[in-house]
Amino acid sequence: MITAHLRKLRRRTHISADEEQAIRSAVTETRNVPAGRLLIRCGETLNHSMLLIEGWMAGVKDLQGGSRQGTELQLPGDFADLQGFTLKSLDRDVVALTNAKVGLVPHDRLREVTDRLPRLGWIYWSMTNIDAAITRELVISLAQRSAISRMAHLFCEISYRLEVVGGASKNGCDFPLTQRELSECLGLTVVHVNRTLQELRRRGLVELENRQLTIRDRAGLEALAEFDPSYLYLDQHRL
Amino acid sequence: MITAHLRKLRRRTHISADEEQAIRSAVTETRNVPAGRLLIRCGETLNHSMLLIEGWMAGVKDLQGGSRQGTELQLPGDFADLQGFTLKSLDRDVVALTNAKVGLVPHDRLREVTDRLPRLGWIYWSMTNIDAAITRELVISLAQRSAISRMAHLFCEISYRLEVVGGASKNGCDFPLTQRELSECLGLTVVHVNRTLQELRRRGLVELENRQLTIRDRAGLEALAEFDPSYLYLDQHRL
DNA sequence: CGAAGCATTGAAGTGCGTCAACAATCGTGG
DNA sequence: CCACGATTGTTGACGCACTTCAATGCTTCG
Repeated sequence: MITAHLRKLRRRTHISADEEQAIRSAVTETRNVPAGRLLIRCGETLNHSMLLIEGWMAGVKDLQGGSRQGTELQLPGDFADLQGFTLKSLDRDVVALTNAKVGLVPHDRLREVTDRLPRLGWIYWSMTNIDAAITRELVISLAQRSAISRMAHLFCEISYRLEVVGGASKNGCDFPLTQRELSECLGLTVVHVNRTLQELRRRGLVELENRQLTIRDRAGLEALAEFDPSYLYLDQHRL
Repeated sequence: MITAHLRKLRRRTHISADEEQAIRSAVTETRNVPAGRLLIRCGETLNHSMLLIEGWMAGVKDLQGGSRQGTELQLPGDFADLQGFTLKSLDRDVVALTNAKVGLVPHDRLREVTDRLPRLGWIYWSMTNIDAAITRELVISLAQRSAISRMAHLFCEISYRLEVVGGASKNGCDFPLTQRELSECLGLTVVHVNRTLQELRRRGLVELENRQLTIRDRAGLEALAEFDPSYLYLDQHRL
């Protein structure tokens, strides 16, 4: 049920059987949510966190003027709102991008777990710091990379992150976002996303059809994106 | 010495005398650093964190091609690299923007403190989450706001953050950045920063000279920026 | 006093946005 | 199972916010 989450953690550090059991016990309930559902509203008081088990979700901010910007993408195994564990509310909405299955983790339950096993608190603190590193990399993309390089970077990041949880093969992965959603992640217009996607295909780097991403030339894609995965802290076995 | 830091914490929650003493004791050494100094190199192994006492610093990423992007600004009272406490390295450099005074906090010392007073660990976890919220707001600025609105937003944010630590008056604050550094924070060219600054002045919103920011029309500035300070979690007394 | 960095201005170029139309696909109810 | 509206994807023409390049004056500080 939460195997993706455990894979994500174990990619960074050792998790004992005791710790695994504690994590499992913190999930009190799982829930299926349909694509498009608004799961958490910006500012609302939270007393549980949501662990994404299946599907994709995103943190988004809606602006006056109708535009929407994605600030982070959640893939299976990610917590959507670990920030809410300490701050008790989010500064963004969380929406389901696809049909999804989430595990509910009441804060008081999580608190018991991290009190009893402080190392787990430490690990989750680390995870929120990795989330922050991902957001910083998005800052770089938005400020410094061209549309095509930005999109290439997103594809690289997602394939790395999905690979960790077993959701990507060597040459691609599921990619259920519409071009509109992609544009919201990248800070571009739909029109320009469409053209940029065509250019990536024309260059023989990726193909994207039927909600399936195929990476035809990974080296070329990573070069275009200037992708350096170290910000994902994937090979960190010393937490 | 660390009064700015304590003001920052106390703006969000209660800090007992015992906790204050523990924080003070964690700072083993203070150090003066000159403007421009590279303090932490991306990826290097860290065994202490740096608390900014006086001056401004920034987290920056240098890109191939020579451009540099600021990912966060540290003001007095901020930790520059609390992320390093859990992850043991940063995904960005940290540089001093002005002459600065920093307090060194060895990680094992900080670890002792948070072990003995877990509530402090909780509070610092919250602080890293607030840092992440600030970075997310930067994402919004870069992706969705025009140059002038983006700059207005930065001025609003800084005046709020400085006000918390006693570094801002009602109509302005110190602002020691050059236009080049400002351009690196905003993801703009120096030329455009210059013109945008003139436009802000022409509209009677702010003035910036002699490293001094004067806010002539705060309501107008905040309206232009669509500034909403809730992402700073300033009125959170329930941590 | 000279050099190096910083601020300012103008002219010209471009990457991406905006607007508008249409085609393809999906989902739903009849 | 088909009909039909809604969503998604695609294309073209045009505009503009910001960049780029280049030059010049202004500080600052050894």
